Amino acid sequence: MIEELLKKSSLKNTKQRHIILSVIESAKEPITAEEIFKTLVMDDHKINLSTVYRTLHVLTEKNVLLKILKGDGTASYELNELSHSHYITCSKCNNSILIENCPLKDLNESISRKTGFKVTGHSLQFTGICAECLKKQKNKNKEE
Amino acid sequence: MIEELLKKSSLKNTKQRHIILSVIESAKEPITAEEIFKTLVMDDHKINLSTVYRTLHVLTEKNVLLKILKGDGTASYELNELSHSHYITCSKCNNSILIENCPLKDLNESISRKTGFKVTGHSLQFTGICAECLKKQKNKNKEE
DNA sequence: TTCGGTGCAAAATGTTTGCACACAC
DNA sequence: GTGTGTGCAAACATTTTGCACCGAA
Repeated sequence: MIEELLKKSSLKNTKQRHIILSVIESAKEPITAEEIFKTLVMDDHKINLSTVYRTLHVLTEKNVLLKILKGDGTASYELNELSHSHYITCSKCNNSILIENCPLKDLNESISRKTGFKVTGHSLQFTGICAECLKKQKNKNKEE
Repeated sequence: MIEELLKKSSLKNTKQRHIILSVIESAKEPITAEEIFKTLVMDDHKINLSTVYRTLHVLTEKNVLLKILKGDGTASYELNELSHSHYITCSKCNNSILIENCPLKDLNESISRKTGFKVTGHSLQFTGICAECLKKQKNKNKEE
């Protein structure tokens, strides 16, 4: 399975790439380079952080992975599958929760037509204020 | 106008904030901290880069600005107005072009209902392969 | 055997922070 | 006058790069 992904992308099937991909695959959410690296260390795999970054970079370029940008500008990665979800992040406390179902399915063709790009994925985050911070804000207003 | 924005957000109306906001306002596209800073230098305004970052940060927190993340993880900012657009970035060459009209209007209420968040904005980028890189890719395949 | 991949260390990039001073309210 | 905002320099986090060696094809 992972071998096929690599072959399809004309990348060499190295032990490091295999392990990194399997970590991403078994993560339930988009995962950062640092998180992948920590997982590797925990599992006693001695793979350099640069290798993690380089692997993420080529695999994103080959569209095997999708790069997901969090609100703070750091990148997470997930397998580029058809069905996926998005997150909403609180601009006060940075807490973020999952939004199920992607609202953008069936949009690729029209974007393709407009831009000339072959659309291979997208990254979407919502920003808002979470229920808890809204409550705090209201209480604060009352005090004044 | 700018004074009102600041007052509304209970921020002090300083010369620096005024100038920074006017730069963002007159930019036709989302603009990065560095680009704002360069514009300031060109116009002989001696405002520190830290001040630019701090201003962008508070104004985003107050939802006066929207933070837009480019494919490389750097942030651009634009006024949080009702109508806005998004970008598609090429995963090969990082070239990015504008997609007019936001496909997510009218989605806020349903997300609010599901998550309890007050939705204040979103960040969306598409990824793909641009026309030029697609062409290169095809030529390369022919050679082989 | 060859060329792409990796480890290591060092640099580059983008952004944040502590502190003293300045200025809006 | 008070407290928020700013400039400066230094720190920080994340990501990238040059180089020598390694290993998959």
